[in-house]
Amino acid sequence: MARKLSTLDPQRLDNQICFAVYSAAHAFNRVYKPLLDRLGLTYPQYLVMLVLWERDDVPVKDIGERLFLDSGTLTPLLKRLEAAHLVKRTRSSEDERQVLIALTPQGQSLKERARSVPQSILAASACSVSELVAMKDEIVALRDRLNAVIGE
Amino acid sequence: MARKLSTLDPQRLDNQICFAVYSAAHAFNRVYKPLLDRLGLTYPQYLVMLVLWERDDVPVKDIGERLFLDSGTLTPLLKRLEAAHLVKRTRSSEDERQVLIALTPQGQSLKERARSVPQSILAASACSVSELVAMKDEIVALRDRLNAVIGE
DNA sequence: TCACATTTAATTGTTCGCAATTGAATGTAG
DNA sequence: CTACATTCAATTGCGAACAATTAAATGTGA
Repeated sequence: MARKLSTLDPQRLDNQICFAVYSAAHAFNRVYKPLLDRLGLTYPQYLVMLVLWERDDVPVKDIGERLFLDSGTLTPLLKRLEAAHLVKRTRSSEDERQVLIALTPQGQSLKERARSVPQSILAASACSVSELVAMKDEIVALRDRLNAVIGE
Repeated sequence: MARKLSTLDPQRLDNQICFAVYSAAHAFNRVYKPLLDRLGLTYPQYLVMLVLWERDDVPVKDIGERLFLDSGTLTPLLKRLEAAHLVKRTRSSEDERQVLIALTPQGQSLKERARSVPQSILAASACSVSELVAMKDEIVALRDRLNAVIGE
């Protein structure tokens, strides 16, 4: 019996989409790093700021649902953003279990300084916007199918 | 002047391919977790094993180039695989700077037990093989363009 | 009202991931 | 052969990421 051709071997690293996604995520991170360094943000912190620039004064849980992250990741991250004077953390008075995250004026104004980031990423992608949008939609659809499986 | 529609706003989270990739990587990780738990591996450890199952007795640097990881990540990870009796680390006698990573018999035989993993991932992806291969190729091409930019 | 479950953040401990540095081995130019 | 640079792995320090647990607040059923 002939051995499986390596280009079809499902156990081969280069045939696995998960490694493609994993390594692409790291490549994005490395492209973002010098851009975000100037803003004093890490990439996950930048994601949190993107969420807050869309809507402010939201509980930690909402940010977590948006980014698929839990309090174990977000609590220390938000404390660092607070230490950097970009957000304020306050217990909700209606529901004392919740901690509401609000932008400070510095946090608000950082949005302007971050405006050029997406274009830089687009340039580094060396790819048309329409192609990127199509890929993004496919990847999001795949992610959502995977997340559906996790919830059984 | 009209404000940009949010579906076109490049600063909007859901319009960013990097977040799609980032969140898909985490979704994959969560799907892999129960499968790899049974093998006693984390996902990055599984990637290292995939590399070693293809070719054995290679220096740390080769594994790093394959997975885009450096010694700061790999050294402790490989020590954990050694502690789990899956690999052996030995200084090369030809070049004493290199540490060669070889599979133990347990490390070799784990490949059989891991054979079903890719099918489980395929099932969770809820997607045809040809679609996945096409997506993988696109993502790899994007990753390689990003990595090309990093190297200036 | 009282007991119990649920929700929400925080905490603890382990593992990645990377920048920066170190130290030893090797390569190279003069 | 002697300086000097380069390569390679290890180390240190910091910031994610997540499982598991904790504690407080809230919701619910009897």
